[in-house]
Amino acid sequence: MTARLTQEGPYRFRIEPTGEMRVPGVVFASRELLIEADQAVDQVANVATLPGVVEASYAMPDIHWGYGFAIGGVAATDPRQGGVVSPGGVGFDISCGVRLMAADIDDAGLRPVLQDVMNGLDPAVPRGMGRGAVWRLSGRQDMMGILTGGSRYAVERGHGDERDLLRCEDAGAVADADPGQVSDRAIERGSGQVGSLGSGNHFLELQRVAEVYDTAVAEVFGLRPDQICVMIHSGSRGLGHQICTDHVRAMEKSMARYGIRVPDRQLACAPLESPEGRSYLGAMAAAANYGRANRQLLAHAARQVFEKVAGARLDLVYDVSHNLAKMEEHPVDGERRLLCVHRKGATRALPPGHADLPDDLRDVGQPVLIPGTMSTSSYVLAGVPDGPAFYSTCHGAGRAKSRHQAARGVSGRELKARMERGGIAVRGASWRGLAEEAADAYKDVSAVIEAAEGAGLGRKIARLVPVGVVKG
DNA sequence: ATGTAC
Repeated sequence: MTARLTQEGPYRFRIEPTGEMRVPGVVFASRELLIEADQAVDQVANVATLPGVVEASYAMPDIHWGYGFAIGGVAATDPRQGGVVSPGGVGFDISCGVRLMAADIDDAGLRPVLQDVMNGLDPAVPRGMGRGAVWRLSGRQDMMGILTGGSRYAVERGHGDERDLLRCEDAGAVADADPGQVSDRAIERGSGQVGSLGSGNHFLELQRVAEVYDTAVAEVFGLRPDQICVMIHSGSRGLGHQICTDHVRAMEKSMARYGIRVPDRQLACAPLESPEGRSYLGAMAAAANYGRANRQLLAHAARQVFEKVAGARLDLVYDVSHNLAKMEEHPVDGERRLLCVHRKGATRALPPGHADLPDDLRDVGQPVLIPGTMSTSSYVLAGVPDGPAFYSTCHGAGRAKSRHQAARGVSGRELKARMERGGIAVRGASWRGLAEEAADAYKDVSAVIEAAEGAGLGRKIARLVPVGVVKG
């Protein structure tokens, strides 16, 4: 399927429904950001063919090609119209997301002890392919607690403070998790990885607040100029990956039985109201809780290093997933409907006044955490009223070069030396992994943010720059 | 993203 885009706003393009498409496609981006997104735009059109899809198949400004759905894709389905859930619309790294903590020291206070803090974090933050973990599970009971209780269970077991949970999406745990739908193999893969970064673009960074665009909202979030922050990007490791694999396979087998045909095999799906659909949703929610517990443990490990080495406290700003499907109420055709909103490489961005926000954030909107690259800015946005795309925005810079291309351009050793000359401390897991994550392998995150803000998907609150990178 | 294939 070749999709044709027509511009209908400064940062809004439309794909007219043709063929099997049930709704239009809508891509929020600038012309420049779309130049190399052809395959991903085809995927936006493919998603528009899914049974029960409502309103439009959306894409965020950092859109790029992914498994079935584009990364940066958002699509909602209605169970009352035979709507489906598709694991490809969540991604292999279920509940991958970002956590931001703010320190009670500023850049000048950190500099004298920066290397000591980095040397403390280096052994305290397990990372790299297949490696784990902060928490050695004592048995099946701990795993069940994590799968149903997420960050809440981690805090109950002493890995954090009760007040952390107020600043977690879903107060730290997704409801409706069904550990019974998680395979033994997934549990086995996940049991030695609770509290580990993983590899690829996952990281723990020390960052400095370089610019504040809205002082009042930043203050509510807990951010001020020159302050040191810790940002964590990680997900559900081998457990989420195995759950995705298991349920894609089951759905591939059941699709014919439900009379579902999709233009791409990777769009395997099942009706929300079917045993296969419900089974995936229960397992996915369990993986989401694992991902949140994982970030809670990493945060707590960083907190202990900061306290011991720098005498500094870390307060949670927010924790939000950018790979998840959630049942949410949204107005469609003037009627409030319960929809399954798939966000894959897209961040939920609740507007001011939303009932699901904690009391202290309700007047200002949800903090939206957008990591850039190891050498460029990250952003904190806030959700805005009337956000299109079911209150969603972008999730990062978006890859521009393949991993192979990136590693050909620079060696890991060269890149680390270059970053350290620029004042950024680096603790990697592998030289190859470092080279693959070079900033020039990504699009310009500032252009992505400009498009997101221009399209009305969120608004800028603060810009952060890297000071130290602990890389998976 | 991922014990980079079962």
